[in-house]
Amino acid sequence: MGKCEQCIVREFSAIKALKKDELLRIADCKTSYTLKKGEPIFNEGDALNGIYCIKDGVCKLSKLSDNGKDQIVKLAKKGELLGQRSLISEESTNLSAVAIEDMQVCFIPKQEILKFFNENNQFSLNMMKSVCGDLKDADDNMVNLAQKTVKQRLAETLIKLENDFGIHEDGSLKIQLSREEIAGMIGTATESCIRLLSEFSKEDWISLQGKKITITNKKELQKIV
Amino acid sequence: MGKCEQCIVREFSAIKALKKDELLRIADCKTSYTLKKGEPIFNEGDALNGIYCIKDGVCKLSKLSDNGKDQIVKLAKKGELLGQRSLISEESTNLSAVAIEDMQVCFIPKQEILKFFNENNQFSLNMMKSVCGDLKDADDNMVNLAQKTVKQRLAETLIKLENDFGIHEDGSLKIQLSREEIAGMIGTATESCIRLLSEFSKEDWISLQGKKITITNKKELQKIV
DNA sequence: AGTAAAATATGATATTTGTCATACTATTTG
DNA sequence: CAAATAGTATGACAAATATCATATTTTACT
Repeated sequence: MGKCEQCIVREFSAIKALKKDELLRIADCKTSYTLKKGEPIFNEGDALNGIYCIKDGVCKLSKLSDNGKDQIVKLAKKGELLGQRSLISEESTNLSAVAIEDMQVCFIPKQEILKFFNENNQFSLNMMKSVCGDLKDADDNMVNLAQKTVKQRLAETLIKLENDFGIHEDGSLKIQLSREEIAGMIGTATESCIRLLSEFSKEDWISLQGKKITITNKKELQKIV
Repeated sequence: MGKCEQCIVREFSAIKALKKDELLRIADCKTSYTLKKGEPIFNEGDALNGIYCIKDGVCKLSKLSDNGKDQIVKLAKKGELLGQRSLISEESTNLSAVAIEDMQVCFIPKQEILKFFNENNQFSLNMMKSVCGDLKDADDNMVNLAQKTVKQRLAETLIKLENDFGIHEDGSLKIQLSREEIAGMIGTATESCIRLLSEFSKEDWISLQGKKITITNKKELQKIV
């Protein structure tokens, strides 16, 4: 069983407020999972009984719409926590979490987290900040979905993916998404998304090879946003 | 200077966790304001130095898009708090708050709230729950904006307005919004919004008299959502 | 009350986006 | 390795929505 002291999640999440003895308690009660790309961590409507720490990999948080399409609300990467909102609100989760890369996650039971809320004020504050960050992103996203064209949203999303996940040595985005997933992020039909990617490619703003996407002219992309 | 003990905000917000002596401290440092319809409480980008309690009235929280249109992210009514996210994130506010009815609000300075975070755990928890509630609403809104038609969003919004704000004796919605504001909520052009309201009216699902809207056939409205 | 300004309404039209059909390509599986 | 399946691509068309123009109504203001 891994110790939590050196875990990457400690660097980036609310967990960083926990002291040595508190970390030991987590290490003692946590469960570790390995997930393959495509596997779910939890599904919309599940009653989670704790939170998940992402030790490695990326997952999509999405919500199924009545029209059968999956809207991606957020991508979560290593260092982040999942299920905070449900835990705090004491509700079933409103989102599904599915691995889009192989992942390693740890599950920490609810009771343990609730104890920290009572003992460690900085932990509570950090958790609040994280939820507030999500709220701000969600508000921004709402405005984009409501007021921008699909083309603008696609350009913006590509730039954001580069910023959030970085690029390989050859310049291509480190994160790989299917066309359907990209469409699910920007809120459009898969065909429309493919069409616009082709268009961007023809304009030489991006280059496409399979799922690999490389931004070749960021300035032009930024101009249309 | 009013006492906070009997204030309506105490019933509905995180404030309810505060004890008598804590309430007295708030009563001592708070500032009360009266606002007329149309007046701003704060603007996007302002560095708030505390939170606002809505004692009476309703305001819209909105964000200006690059295309010049104002997207309404949320309506806040009496009993609710404003500015929690900015306070917790220690950031300028990302939203504007403008009264859409005459309002009474109280301002409580930051330092006081931060003290409560340290002293009163239930207060922190309540505040977290409130932000989590906003996050859930924002996620739901995102999916609607991305995946539903304008017609569906309008129908859903009308029903939500009835549920959240109630109706007068004559059946009309208690909350009055301009066509432009309704358009700003559902994320569409004002003309499209007007056109659809006319259409709903011709179908006898709603009746319109000036800004007054009455839902006359909720079932049919619900059917298209 | 009377005028100016703002909000609402509606038509005509252009643009954006979705849907359906089909072909092509890559990936998985037996 | 071949066949099946899933993912990607593109065209043709339909539907939804925005934009621009203009008329009408309501509201605000001295």
